[in-house]
Amino acid sequence: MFSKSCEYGLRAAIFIAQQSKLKNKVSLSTISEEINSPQAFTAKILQQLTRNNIIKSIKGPYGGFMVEEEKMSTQLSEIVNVLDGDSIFTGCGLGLKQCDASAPCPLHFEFVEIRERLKKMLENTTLISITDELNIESTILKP
Amino acid sequence: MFSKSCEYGLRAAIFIAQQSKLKNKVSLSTISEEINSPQAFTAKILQQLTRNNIIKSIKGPYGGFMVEEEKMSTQLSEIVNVLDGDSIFTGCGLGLKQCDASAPCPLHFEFVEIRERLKKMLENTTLISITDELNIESTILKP
DNA sequence: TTTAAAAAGGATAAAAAGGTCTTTTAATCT
DNA sequence: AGATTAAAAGACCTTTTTATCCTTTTTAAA
Repeated sequence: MFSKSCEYGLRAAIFIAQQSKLKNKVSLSTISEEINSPQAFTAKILQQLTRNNIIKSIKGPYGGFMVEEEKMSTQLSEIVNVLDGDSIFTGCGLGLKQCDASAPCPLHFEFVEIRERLKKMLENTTLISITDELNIESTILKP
Repeated sequence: MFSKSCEYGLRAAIFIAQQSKLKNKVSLSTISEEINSPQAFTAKILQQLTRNNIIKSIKGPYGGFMVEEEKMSTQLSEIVNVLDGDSIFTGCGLGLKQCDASAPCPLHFEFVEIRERLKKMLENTTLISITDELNIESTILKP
């Protein structure tokens, strides 16, 4: 479904958001431990999220990563878009370049519904909505 | 969503089924032209489908590929399973190895619904059901 | 102002996915 | 039987994804 980068990126963003809510900055090493991801690779992904202004990074002692207040409303679909592009939301299930209602592949109409549902779900889920739930339910971020 | 192999494999299987309904066998070169896929790579995929007894191959002059009558009821989910495995139907959206109702990732419950819907759709769609529609509607198999 | 902590950036490596080419096997037709 | 046609099989190549390592830059604290 998603690339490894995207899976790690989503888990990292959720973890950082969770900690930011508690006013904590978190270091790369903490993040990769908590979400169980390869550290150096995770660093690259966090750089992408930082460049795209989804998370904030602070260098130096007592530095780390955080999600700023106003970025807590970031939709998960934005993170997916940054890391995997939008093909999951718009691409044809059978890989056709031109597939739409006027020239549909055999799966087109049913696929659109599933794609749309996934999209809606990831748009309706934000860092703040997830971290709110994380405290209530017993959800997890590592295997 | 699916790998290239799976996209080509689904398109190929649908095209072969379509032709089998008209009592035609089709050669590799015809298939790769009609579904617009790389020929040698498509050959590998067709081998997998043949080994898994989804399509039948016949060597020699007037040979080619076909879908036997009783295999026309093959579900698309079986083809996906052969070519991509079942992770799309069962895997966690965030890539966690152990993610279920008792220890869910933050997206688990909404993800399950989408996964299930995709699965049901691909189970309910068979080679025969698709080829029936292909004649009626103006669906396409190449870009 | 030196030290140390932490992210950024660049080069490189390993693994997987995507794709090609050549030889072998099987079927058909003179 | 021999020639020809077509898929099977296996070796090989290329690109992308996943991942690591090392150096540089930034910055807080002693």
